[in-house]
Amino acid sequence: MDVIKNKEYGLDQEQLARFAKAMGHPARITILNYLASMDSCYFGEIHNELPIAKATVSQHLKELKDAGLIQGEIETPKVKYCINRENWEKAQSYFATFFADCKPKTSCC
Amino acid sequence: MDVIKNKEYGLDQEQLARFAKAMGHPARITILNYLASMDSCYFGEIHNELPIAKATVSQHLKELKDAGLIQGEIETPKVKYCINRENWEKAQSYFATFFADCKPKTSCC
DNA sequence: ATTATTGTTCGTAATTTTGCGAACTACGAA
DNA sequence: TTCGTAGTTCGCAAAATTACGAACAATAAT
Repeated sequence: MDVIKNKEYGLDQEQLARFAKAMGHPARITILNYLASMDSCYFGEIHNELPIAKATVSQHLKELKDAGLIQGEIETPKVKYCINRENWEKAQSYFATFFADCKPKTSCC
Repeated sequence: MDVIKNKEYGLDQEQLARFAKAMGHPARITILNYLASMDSCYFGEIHNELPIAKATVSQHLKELKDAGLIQGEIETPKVKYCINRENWEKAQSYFATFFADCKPKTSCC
């Protein structure tokens, strides 16, 4: 009988990859660093930190929001962005576990 | 005098983004998990874990190698891949620092 | 010499990402 | 009402990513 190979990836792997992918651009890392450490987090301030057009900044923010790492709220006429604490901690835990699970002493390396 | 805005991203941000980008695909996370925890790490074994063609596996391995997270050595007629321990720890430290630097209590969120 | 095994590389296609300017929305002020 | 401010969305282009099969290279076995 043929071995039926699971053609999917695990949910944890998908989730970790999703977080990693969102962090996979220097502009988005810069945004996250900024939001993680600054008092002010309006779109304009973020835009000022970055060497790219506002349309592009908006896109990057959207990707971070879609990945769950940040959230935004309208504070007319501005838009305030923040770290999504819950998912931030989830991401932190995913990465920590990922790196902790490396047991190179017992492996082939 | 005009304020000259730095049009580049920081080296740390570039490096972290590079690591994150390399981890930004479930196949590559699966590969890293596998290499991090298994005794065997030949190409064929890796390929067996994944639902994709060998050419694609080879490409993913190349990306991980380019990012510095793994290394490969020929063990004719097979190819053995391993975690690059040095850079793995570097990545671990980058991610840990990144997440640790979030101080949401004092920020706008 | 031919064949089989193990991976890599090539060529190609489809999709996604990145980036920009222009147009647009929403709101408050003049 | 018209204008200015703050961002988002649209439309587009260029580049990168993902994926595959076919062809290739390198070695070992027959």
